[in-house]
Amino acid sequence: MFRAAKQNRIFQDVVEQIEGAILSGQLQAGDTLPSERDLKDMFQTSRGTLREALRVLEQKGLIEIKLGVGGGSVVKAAPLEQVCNGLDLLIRFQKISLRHLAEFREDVESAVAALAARRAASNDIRKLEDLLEDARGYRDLGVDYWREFVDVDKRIHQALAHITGNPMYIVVHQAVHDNIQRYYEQFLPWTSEMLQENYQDLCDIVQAVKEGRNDAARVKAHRHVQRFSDYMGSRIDA
Amino acid sequence: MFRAAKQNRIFQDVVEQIEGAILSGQLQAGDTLPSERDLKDMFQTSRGTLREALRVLEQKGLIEIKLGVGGGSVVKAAPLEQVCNGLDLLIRFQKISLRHLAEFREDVESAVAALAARRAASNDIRKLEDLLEDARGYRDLGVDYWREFVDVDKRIHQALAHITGNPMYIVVHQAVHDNIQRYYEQFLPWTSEMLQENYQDLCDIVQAVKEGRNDAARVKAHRHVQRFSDYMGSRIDA
DNA sequence: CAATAGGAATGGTCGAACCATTTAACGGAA
DNA sequence: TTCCGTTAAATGGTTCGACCATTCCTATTG
Repeated sequence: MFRAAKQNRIFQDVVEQIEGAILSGQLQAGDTLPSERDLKDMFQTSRGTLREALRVLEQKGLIEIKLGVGGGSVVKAAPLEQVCNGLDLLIRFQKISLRHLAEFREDVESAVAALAARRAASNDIRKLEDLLEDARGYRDLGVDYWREFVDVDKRIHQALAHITGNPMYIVVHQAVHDNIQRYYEQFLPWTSEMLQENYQDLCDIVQAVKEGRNDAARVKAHRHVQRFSDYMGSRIDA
Repeated sequence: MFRAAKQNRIFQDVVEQIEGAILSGQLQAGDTLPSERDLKDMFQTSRGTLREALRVLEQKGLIEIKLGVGGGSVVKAAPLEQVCNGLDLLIRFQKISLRHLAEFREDVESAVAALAARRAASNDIRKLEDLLEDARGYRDLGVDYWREFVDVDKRIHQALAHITGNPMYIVVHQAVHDNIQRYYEQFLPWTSEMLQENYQDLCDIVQAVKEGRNDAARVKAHRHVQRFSDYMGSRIDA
């Protein structure tokens, strides 16, 4: 299955061979690679070098390593999360400010809502309405449940991203959301008025999506996100 | 500087400590980490384990490893490449199609153009017009210079992203552009008509930016990118 | 039959040694 | 003095062998 490893950096060669086997379909998601001790014989390399290769593949999100007998390297389904992790690292590394992040998010959410309005199927609409009902429940329970409300809010936005059918939006949306969420609890003392406003926003967005009015969905989503930005912008300057 | 390593997976702990030192600014871009043999003493671990940690950091794009005396692990500027690599992997994994990427790019470029139109200063405009002049030169030279034309096209879009002043757009724009560029040469036999059309598009965009007409810039940029998508969409189905 | 103890497979870690590459220092020749 | 080739040291890359920790399977025992 594998040829002997040759190159300047041997572990790199091993990485490329296994990665190639995965991408070409010779190895499929769920398959388990041979044990480290067997692999080192196949590649005619040392166990240490082989482990460095496995570490790279693990970091790339292509395999998952399990302990114990029957364990080993299992091929993973899809490294969607790696793009997310990369973006996350980039955001934290470059110290992207909340203002910049929020501005970017406005555009992403707008685009997502508009696309979702074009593509939502009937079961998508049903799911959105279910989530909306959850949101209404937490709104009625009052400001003490703002955490739960925010969680439903997140799930609605995630659902919209999935409805686009475009993984790019899913991944970027999630990375931006995860990073912006760190600021929420820090800067947002929620009030019941805010809960009400946001619930109304969500209703408007879902309604626009339901009716396939993509421009309306875009505008509503933009204003919805901008509301958050304004709340936070009034508290910080960064 | 570093505490002793403890955890289930020691190399993971090492990764987190070094990553933390980089993200917190204790280690800055260009700094060189101690040698593997020194680091293994600091972390009180073995060299093999330490090397697995370095491999992960290298794969994350946080460090670069150089050989020979005076070599070692150098902290890198910005781990953009991890996002690019992740996207690349996702594309080859066929989790993201060219169509998805192009669709996403349309929205990014639109948002960038609109923001640039709001924020462009006079020297920004001057730079855009200089680039436009270069583009005109290559257009006049004819279809043989389509490569150079595409390069100027890229620089114009990059300039617009920089004008937004928001690093998120710069980074996301570049990641998307780098990955979509590989398809250009594969699927686009350029004609002089296309050169002319695209040059006109660029003129329109810059003109709209110059006049601060953000909605016009958005529409023009969207159509500009969509033209590419259509060209390619007529050739492939993926 | 069930609970438990033991063994085997597997990933995780360690240490010492050697190889390959690169830089810098040294020294001889022009 | 200057230049070039040799040499030595530092550093990452690789190898081997050993042992530990976790997990699952099996056999033993009540």
